[in-house]
Amino acid sequence: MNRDSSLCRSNCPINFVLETFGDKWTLLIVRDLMFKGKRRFGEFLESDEKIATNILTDRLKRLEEHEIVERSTSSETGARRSYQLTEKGKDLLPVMLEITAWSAKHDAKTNAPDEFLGQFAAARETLIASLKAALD
Amino acid sequence: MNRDSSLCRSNCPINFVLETFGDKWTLLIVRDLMFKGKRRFGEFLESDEKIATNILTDRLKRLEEHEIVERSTSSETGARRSYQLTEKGKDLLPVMLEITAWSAKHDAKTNAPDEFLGQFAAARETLIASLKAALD
DNA sequence: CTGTATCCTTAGGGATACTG
DNA sequence: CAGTATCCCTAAGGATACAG
Repeated sequence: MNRDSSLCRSNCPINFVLETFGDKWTLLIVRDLMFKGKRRFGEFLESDEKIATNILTDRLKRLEEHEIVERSTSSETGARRSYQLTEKGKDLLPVMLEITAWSAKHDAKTNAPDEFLGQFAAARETLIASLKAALD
Repeated sequence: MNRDSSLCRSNCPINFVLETFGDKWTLLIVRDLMFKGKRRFGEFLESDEKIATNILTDRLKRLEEHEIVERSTSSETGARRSYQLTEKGKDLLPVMLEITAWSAKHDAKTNAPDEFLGQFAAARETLIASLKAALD
């Protein structure tokens, strides 16, 4: 295991994501876009966590600035605006899946993984085991 | 791709991790424990991000309550306290690696992945590609 | 419906002094 | 060295009213 500072120096990748996602709301919007097929302002408001309108506006704007989310300009769905993940945003899928897997393993209240996650989990298990062993 | 609410309901796994890691500091402590071999209070203070002592105390306490970090009671290193990851904490490794991989890909300032990450990246590439395709 | 704007409250967090 | 304890300030966030 690499324990010198080559992985995380002043430009630390962990710190980098915290600058964008280090709050209680941003990742929930990514979740809604990625797993719940939500696209419009009102749909995000309906989520269980009950985000406020001003916070939602702010986070959508930040996500757009970071090029993780983009707003559709030409909308065929009745001149309503809609949001979607960019490629950079879709690249968060592995992160989201690993977070989900970790919660599924360690939180009793979290739902058991569905077939999709289960299929993913089986495939990654062997890979992770050897890496984790290096931490000891 | 599963887009109904079976993956994330009121007990959403994404929301679950946000309750613990949804701030600017907590994940940096995990990083220091996991990748930098840091163990003691003073070592965490030395990191580039310059966490304040009261914040560090608070976050270490929270991480201990969540059983992600444990304090060594019997210390052979001169009666000094030290912190280490529990198994639950070590299980965060895949999450940390995916975060690092995402930053490495999308942040110009982030250092290129080292051999360890590179070896990991190669193995996971095929797996991720098919999953990501399902998002389209 | 999709936001903006405003007000107000609370939590997060920096600085610093101090203690075992 | 390893924290505690305060003070104070700012940012985050909830509620609500309102506008295009």
